[in-house]
Amino acid sequence: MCDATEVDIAASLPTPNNIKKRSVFCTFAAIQKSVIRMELTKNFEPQEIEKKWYSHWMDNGYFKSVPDTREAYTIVMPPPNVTGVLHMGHCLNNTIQDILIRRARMQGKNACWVPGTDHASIATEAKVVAMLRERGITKSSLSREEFLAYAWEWKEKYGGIILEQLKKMGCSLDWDRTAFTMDPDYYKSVIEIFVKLYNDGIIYRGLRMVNWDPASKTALSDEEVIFKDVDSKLYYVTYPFADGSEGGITVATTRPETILGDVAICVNPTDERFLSLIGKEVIVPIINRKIPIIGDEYVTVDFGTGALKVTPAHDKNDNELGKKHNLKALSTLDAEGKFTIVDLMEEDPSEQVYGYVGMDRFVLRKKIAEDIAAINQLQKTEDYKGQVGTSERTGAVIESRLSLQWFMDMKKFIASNPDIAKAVSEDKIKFHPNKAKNTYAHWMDNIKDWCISRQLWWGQQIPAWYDEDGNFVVAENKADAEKEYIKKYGAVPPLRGGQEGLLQDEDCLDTWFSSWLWPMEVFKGISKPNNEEINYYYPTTTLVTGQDIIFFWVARMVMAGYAFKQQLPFKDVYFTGMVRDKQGRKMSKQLGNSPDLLGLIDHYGADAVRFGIMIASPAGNDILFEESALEQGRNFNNKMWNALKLVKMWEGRTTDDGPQTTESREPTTDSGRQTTGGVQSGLSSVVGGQTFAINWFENRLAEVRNEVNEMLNQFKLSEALKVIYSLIWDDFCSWYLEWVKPGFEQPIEKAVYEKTVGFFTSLMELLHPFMPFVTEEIYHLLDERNDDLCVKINVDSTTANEQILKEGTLLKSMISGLRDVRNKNQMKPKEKITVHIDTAEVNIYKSIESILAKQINSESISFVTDAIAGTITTVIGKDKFYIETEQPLNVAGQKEDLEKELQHLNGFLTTVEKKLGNEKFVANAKPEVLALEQKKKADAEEKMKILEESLKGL
RNA sequence: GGGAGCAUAGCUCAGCUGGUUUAGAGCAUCUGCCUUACAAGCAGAGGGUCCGCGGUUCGAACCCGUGUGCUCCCACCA
Repeated sequence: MCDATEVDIAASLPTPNNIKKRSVFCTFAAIQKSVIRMELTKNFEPQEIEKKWYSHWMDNGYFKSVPDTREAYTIVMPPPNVTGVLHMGHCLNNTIQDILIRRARMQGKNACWVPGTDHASIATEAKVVAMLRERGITKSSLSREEFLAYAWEWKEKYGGIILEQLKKMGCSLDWDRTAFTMDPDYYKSVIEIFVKLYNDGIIYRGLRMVNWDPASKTALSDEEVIFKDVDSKLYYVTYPFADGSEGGITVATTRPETILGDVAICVNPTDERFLSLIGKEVIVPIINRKIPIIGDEYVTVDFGTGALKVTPAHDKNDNELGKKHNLKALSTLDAEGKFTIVDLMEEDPSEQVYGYVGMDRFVLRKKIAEDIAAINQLQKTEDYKGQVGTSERTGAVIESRLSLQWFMDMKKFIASNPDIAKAVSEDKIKFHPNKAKNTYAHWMDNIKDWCISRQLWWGQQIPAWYDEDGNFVVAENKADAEKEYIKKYGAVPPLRGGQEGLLQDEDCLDTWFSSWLWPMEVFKGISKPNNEEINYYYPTTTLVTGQDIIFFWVARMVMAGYAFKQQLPFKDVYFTGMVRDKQGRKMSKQLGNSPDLLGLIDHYGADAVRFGIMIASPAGNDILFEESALEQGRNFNNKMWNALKLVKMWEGRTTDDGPQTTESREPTTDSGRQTTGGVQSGLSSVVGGQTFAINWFENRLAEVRNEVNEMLNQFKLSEALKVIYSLIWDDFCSWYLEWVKPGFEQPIEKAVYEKTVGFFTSLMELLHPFMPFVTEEIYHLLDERNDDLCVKINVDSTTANEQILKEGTLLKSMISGLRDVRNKNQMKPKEKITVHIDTAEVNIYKSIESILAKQINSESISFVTDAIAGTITTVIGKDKFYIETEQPLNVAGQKEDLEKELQHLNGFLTTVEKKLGNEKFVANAKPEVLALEQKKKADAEEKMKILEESLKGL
């Protein structure tokens, strides 16, 4: 590559390798420099450049972190599902993390960002099952080992996809640390924690009503159930009295399919309508079971008919009622939500009941309603809007089902470590935005037991071992279990017909029971406690995640952190909002409104996508995704690219000459007409103008640098990006570059050129965490470098000089004001004008007049003390401007403008005077406020005087 | 049903402890420009009952009350 004889242009474009070698091969570098200058493309072309820099960063190990003496800045990536594909949510989330981690790296901290994936038991198992089904294999035909072999095969094949996609976005993750929640050590840690909590009496096994997902045939935690509004029907079903007396009792139910499991009718004992019926018996339709009418205050008098059917096997509240009143629970639905007759066998069910066996619950609902109608026991149906729980993963309607599961006693667990409850409320862990604290506190206060067992194979298998009779012990492995068994039951476990005595629980643990250890175990904090890494990186610095997993994950990591490491897991939590489409709808597969992220990166470039997603996404707010934001990002790339082209054009044209004459820089100016009398001669020093421009921009840069730092410290990322965007586009490109730009094909002073390159470099530094690729590229094209922007340490910021900033603002407002006058008077851009200024502060103008002249295309500026007849008159600030033009004068229009301004000031003055005339204000307001109001008054009066004078002169 | 939050330009949002020139930005819109880095651009402009009402205050977009409209969280009135 470094063979200088082969300067084939395409091949000579800088690559990481040749850039590094430039300083060694000077001649080659010189040749290449000229090639670069010639070859900058019209627009920024991200694709190749992104690939080039990502591999360069990787080759140099910039993302790699090992403990050292520096301060650590640690982020653990919320592990996406191992089978997941990158979507807009990941894009937002990981862009934010990358911004934080890149900034930390450039602040000289030891930045460590850990990637990884989550085994996601339900989601992954569902995918593997679907894949097997396509191959004609059913899960039930496989042994656990066979199934897991298929699952691992799937994981190895598709597991890394999402991580590869993150590289395209420029994410600076330490890939050597890539973790997985089922890595051997991780797996072991999860088991160890389970055993510990069991021994502490926090984990227990029990028969409880659980949320059952009939699609994946597993129990779920409360957090995994999502309630959705549905249109359903209320069926009014009459249960005749068992004693044969006339009539019966009518209940309203949304679930007639559970009628065959009814064991009682319940009414409110305060309800006079039913008071006399309590204790009587009624007959369950179709199955003809006699059930009692009971009384309980749980029943709402004015809902439905005021009578409730009690089905303890299929409803949480009914189950409570059942326990209270000693009722049997008769299950009529199996694990798949199909009708089962097992519990009804004693009742010698009819053929009709047998006919329901195997029928799906929703089919059965209609069928039973029809059958009840056929015997005239269905009074009516009415439409009803209700809510129904669905599985977060499969979307299936959840059944409440009585089931033997493993639970964690959360109240007891939290009580065991008082720090857990205080961490967030006392701001030891800060939430951004702060309002998430409320949600968190509310959940913690109302916490319920956590169902941690899942009827799945893909996950950490529950370390409980059972003998033939269902006696069990909990231990980390089988050998320990056998010992434990002997200890507990005083004998070796009896063999099962020649087979081994103890069998392990078939179920596995909730995925979140492993993810809650993530910030610790990615550094082996559980499996190898107190190792160098965990001691250095933990607690991690910032967690970036979605609000939707605040309970699933954030809260549980806090608990785990304090419980197992006696330390908080992270110091700040940045909650991202949800990415929605332009109409504010959630992105979903069904709606098809989820853009193809990789396609967008291909089309706009990763930097543009990062810009687009960050430009309007305050912490915690949902963001409305619009492709136009990406366009804005792409345009921003091009803007910087074009500024680079301009600066590169100057590179070969620098001069060490002293102050240049006006003529040499403004060749078209007629030097003889430079001044037209007045107080000061104009256009004396272009150098003065450039000095001003440099001085101003230096201070402006310092100002913004401080602002950005402040914003980033407060996690106001999108605001920081906006400020940088405006600094580059407006202040640097639109103002500064125009101010120092030499005339066409004119040389530029070396000092000015070098300053400009320095500014551009600083700007790239400031922007780099947000848009890493384009900034790295420009950084290297601007100058020969021995380092890379990616790992460049920021310079300390300085304080900006207020005075020079004010002068810059004044200059800008004069330029804009005079350009407006030009526009309003229909002057052609090429038409040169002569300007006379009546000002009290000629000195200030000295340093800026050459810039002013160039920017408003004035061939001459002079200073006067009297009005000049036959000119366009305008007032900007406190100065009067008289503009000579060949255009016909629009006196009426000028008058109107001045009068409008005067009127505005008049209104303003009135409010100020009103304030100052108010005795109470003068007495109560702070002195500085009072002084300010007085200054406002004086300023307004002065300005009005100037306007009035100008009006008279017209 | 309980709780939290939000309402500022056509859109997306800033606006910190009430006073900083009778409200700011970006996008979009309009007008004029193929000016020599950039038409994916340049220059300029217009655009607001700070959701309604009431109160506190010398002074309110900001504090309090109330109404309206959205959003989110929690809770299985079957």
